[in-house]
Amino acid sequence: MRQSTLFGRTLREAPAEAQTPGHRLMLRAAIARPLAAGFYTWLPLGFRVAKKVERIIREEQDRIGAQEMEMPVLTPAEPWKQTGRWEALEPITFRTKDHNGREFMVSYTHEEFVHLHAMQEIQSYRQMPAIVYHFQSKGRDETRARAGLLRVREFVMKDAYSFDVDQAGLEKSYAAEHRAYARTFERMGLDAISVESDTGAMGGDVAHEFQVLNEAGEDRIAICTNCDYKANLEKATRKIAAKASADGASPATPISTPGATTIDDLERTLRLPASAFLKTLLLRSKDGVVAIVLPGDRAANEPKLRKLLDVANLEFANDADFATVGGVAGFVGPIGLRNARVLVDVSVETRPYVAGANKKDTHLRDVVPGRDFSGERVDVHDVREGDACPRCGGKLEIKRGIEVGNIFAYGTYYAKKMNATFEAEDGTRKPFVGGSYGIGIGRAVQTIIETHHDDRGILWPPSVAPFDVHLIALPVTEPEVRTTAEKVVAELETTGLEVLYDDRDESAGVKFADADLIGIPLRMTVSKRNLKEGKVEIKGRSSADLELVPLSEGLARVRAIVAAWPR
RNA sequence: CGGGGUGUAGCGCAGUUGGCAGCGCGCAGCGUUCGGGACGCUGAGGCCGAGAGUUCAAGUCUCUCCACCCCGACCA
Repeated sequence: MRQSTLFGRTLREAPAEAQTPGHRLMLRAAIARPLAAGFYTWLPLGFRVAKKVERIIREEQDRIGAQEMEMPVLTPAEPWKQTGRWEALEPITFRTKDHNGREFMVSYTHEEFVHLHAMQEIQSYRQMPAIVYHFQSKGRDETRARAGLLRVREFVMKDAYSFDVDQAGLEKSYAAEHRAYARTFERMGLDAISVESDTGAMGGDVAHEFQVLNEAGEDRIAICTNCDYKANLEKATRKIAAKASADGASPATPISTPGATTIDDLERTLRLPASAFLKTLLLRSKDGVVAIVLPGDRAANEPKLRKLLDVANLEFANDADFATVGGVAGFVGPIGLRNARVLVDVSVETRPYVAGANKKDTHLRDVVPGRDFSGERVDVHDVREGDACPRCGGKLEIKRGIEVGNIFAYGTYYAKKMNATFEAEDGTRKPFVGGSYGIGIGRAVQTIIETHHDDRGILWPPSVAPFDVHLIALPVTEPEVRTTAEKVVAELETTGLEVLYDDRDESAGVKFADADLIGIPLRMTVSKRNLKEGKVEIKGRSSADLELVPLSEGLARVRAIVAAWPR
């Protein structure tokens, strides 16, 4: 490929909107360009990387016996309505109608449709286990696209779906995908860790996310510094040490706290730490008001709450709700609430606290949970840095991560709703037991950049680099240089190597700077200077060392280097 | 969806009390250079995000809308 004809130019400066290092380099190196918020075009360089990422994924899926197919982007409404997702996904999907008014959705994922196909193609238990997958565009009308390719509104995902006869089968398929994912990410140079994740509102038992720890990530991961416990903060828990009981505590007593409506106010007024207080949140659920009791120094975890309350969105109680339960805004406490389901976080210890009195400008001191009020014990708090690991008691640390893949065992959730069954060994009809397994291609590509760059540009892992060799002719106007360079390019290409040939009439500085920016792993320079000695220069992108080799040995040397690369 | 910010040439930006729309990079032509983003000369490139208003006069003031970015919310 001649660089003079390459569609896509490098940028000396990144557009102002690009914030993360990967986003900036992705734009500067002409990997992709935005078309609208959250919609990107792959330029030729980026497209080559995306195809290599896909190739690795394909090889690893094929290795575990998954079969590639392809389902459409636009999907009919009916199956979505059958599973209830037509409505549930309404806010975050793109929809359209055909000329007859039939409704379609730009697919969000393909569980519904792969089940339709499974019903048609799999009649008997003898045909399972089966895993199918495809690479297909997904549409998600995210309210906030961000950080270039990391969160977009249309993207290609590899989604695989397993079908098994029972839970044991599903576990095997799940484990096979888990192993395939580990190999897949390793091959593309991503140091992905598998973390436990929330299964979401769709039920299911087990889910893992593959996270690459990086500051550009939007997920927060709790990681044990002692054992191998790793969990998304949406799900992470902690070990809570048993505390001494509150024997001998005084009875609860009202104290005057005029205007102190927040934990901050109380800390100042009463000169006590946040942990000395109880905070009580009033939320709405389908069945009425729910009171959440937490220690004053602990934040509620919204995903945990949503799952617990089985609601899509958390809603705070309104004025009417306050009246119904007898709460007073700013002075809510667990004692004396009426008509409210009371949930007490497991972080709340059995010891005296200061809590709201449900009376204006008043709190109660020496409120002892269990003695003065009771409620269902739940885990709805945010785990934080330094908390104890739920498995081993070691220290947890919190890191940001980019979710590059997700595997999810949903069991019979879809099959039951869609009545997707097969004939089992005992002659009865049974629902398919399934899982789904996704990897976002664009996100993976940018994550590779986020984690493989220096201050000059990208350092592609060879397995996904857009080209193997960047050949630079200096100066290209010199006939001997040009002739030699083109001969070398032809020879390299004949041996199957992919070469980007910089045949532009540019200064050495421009060419080297572009080569560093684009980040092809091997750079070969054919120059007037070195040609006088009959030599060519070879340099690895990630190394500072130059190698001068005789022209006649250049080809063999490059082939040897490339042969040693992990693929 | 809440809060904040930005829209002026392909990219980065300046534009004062309202008075000729600019700079750097990039781009084109010619010449000089030629191993780390070279230099000179000449030149092209603008509905100043859109609409309405105020004014003799609007990039600049007012209103409405749109787009994009950041934080949060949301997110198989």
